[in-house]
Amino acid sequence: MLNQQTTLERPTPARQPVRPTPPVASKAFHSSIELMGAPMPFGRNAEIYGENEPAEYVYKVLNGTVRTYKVLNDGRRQIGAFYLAGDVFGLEIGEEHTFSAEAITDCKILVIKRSALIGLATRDNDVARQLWAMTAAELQRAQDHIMLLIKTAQERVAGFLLEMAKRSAAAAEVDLPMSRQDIADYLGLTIETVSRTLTQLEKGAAIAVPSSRRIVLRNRAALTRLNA
Amino acid sequence: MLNQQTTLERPTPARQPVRPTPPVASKAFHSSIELMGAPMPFGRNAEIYGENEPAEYVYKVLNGTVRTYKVLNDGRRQIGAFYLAGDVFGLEIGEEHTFSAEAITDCKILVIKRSALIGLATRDNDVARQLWAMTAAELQRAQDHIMLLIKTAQERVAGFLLEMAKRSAAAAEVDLPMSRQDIADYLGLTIETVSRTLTQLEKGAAIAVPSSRRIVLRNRAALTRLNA
DNA sequence: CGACCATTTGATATGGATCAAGCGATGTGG
DNA sequence: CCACATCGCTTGATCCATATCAAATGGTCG
Repeated sequence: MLNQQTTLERPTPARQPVRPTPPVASKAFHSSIELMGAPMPFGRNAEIYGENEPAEYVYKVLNGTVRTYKVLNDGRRQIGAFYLAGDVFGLEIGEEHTFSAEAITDCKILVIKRSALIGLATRDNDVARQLWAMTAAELQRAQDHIMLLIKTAQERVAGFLLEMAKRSAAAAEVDLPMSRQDIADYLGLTIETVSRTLTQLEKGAAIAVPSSRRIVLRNRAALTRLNA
Repeated sequence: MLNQQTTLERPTPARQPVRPTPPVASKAFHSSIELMGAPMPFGRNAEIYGENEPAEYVYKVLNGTVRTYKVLNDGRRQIGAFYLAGDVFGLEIGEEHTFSAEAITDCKILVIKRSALIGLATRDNDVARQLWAMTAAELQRAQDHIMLLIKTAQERVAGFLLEMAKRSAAAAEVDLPMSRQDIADYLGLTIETVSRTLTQLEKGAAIAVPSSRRIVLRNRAALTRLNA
């Protein structure tokens, strides 16, 4: 698990756009956890931790993108979330990770000992509240995800693009670090449906797709309307 | 699509007998919150709170069943969770409720001032941790819900029955307090599909349906197998 | 008994999955 | 530096699970 680069390491030009830190938690908190962790590199597709493994660490993305996921016994994979630079993931209250985590691109990730964080929380109410707030933010995301999964393919894809746009620096343009398969497994669709839906949105002039990993939001109102 | 809820009265959790919180940190969290709340009755289909309303209270089901839900702008309803006796719901870290809540059956519900709980948490690490743990449990539930929503109709219904069985007293028999519409809106299916799937499971001898609200689990292994 | 729901069952439609092929970029080995 | 294998993505044809539309059944309460 934490054995660093277990990757089969395809040499990938790791060009990561720098993203702003989302307001998940206070500055004071983030600067305090910076001190408690060690930055660590992960190669593309490297496993960061596995489902059911002891949750000894909490992670913060410094750059790159991470996916968390579960695989059903017949092989279907569900991606729980994508984590971009600034996002914290892998925080558990129980003793085990409930998802697996992998680097989507080459990443630099801050690795923090959970016990240190928890210890700090017992002494500092602010930290305790921040931990709670992070779990609550995760909950909010999961609930939004549920709402996404009951929608039509168009609505799911539109919702996904709007979500990614909100998290990116450049608001009108989204640089997707993940493959169509990742998107499909996040949205509960197939790659074919994701691809067709993007084509459809492009034909309807809601978006432009200059390259497969780059999406320009041309008509946000149309996307928002689809977002139901 | 939506069953026309005759939302009856809107019982306002008006004024509570707020006793000054004891300076002594209580070990048993639940017994401490019992003291902070007032039991309150809600009629069938009564609204307990609405989405986006100020989250002034936290709720604990004493008896009866509650559903939380959101409605999309085109009328589709998604049920977030069912809460049975003993369950706590409506706890938010933000200032507003993210779902609406309604009584499914006549209920007795303990209503606790959130500010009192939060205040207690700043003075008592145990309480703070309990609040965090509750949010984490909610998160776990939401993540399980996501995994349910990517499955086939059979798998969803089987999963739902197993979940309800686990939460009920009598393990092999489930007494469903909610309608087919509620189940459908929880599982992201239609009532027709829920009904047909139950019939199918009955024909396959996995369950028996002596009455529409009562389900006997005849072959838990078969259901678990479906649960993927 | 009759009205009203909730639920089941039946017939048909359809959105997205599946199966299959083509295409463009990227890296590789000759 | 080019020919080619590979990979990620798109597009096309068909299928199928579930939705939709419609009607029958059954249970509850006046």
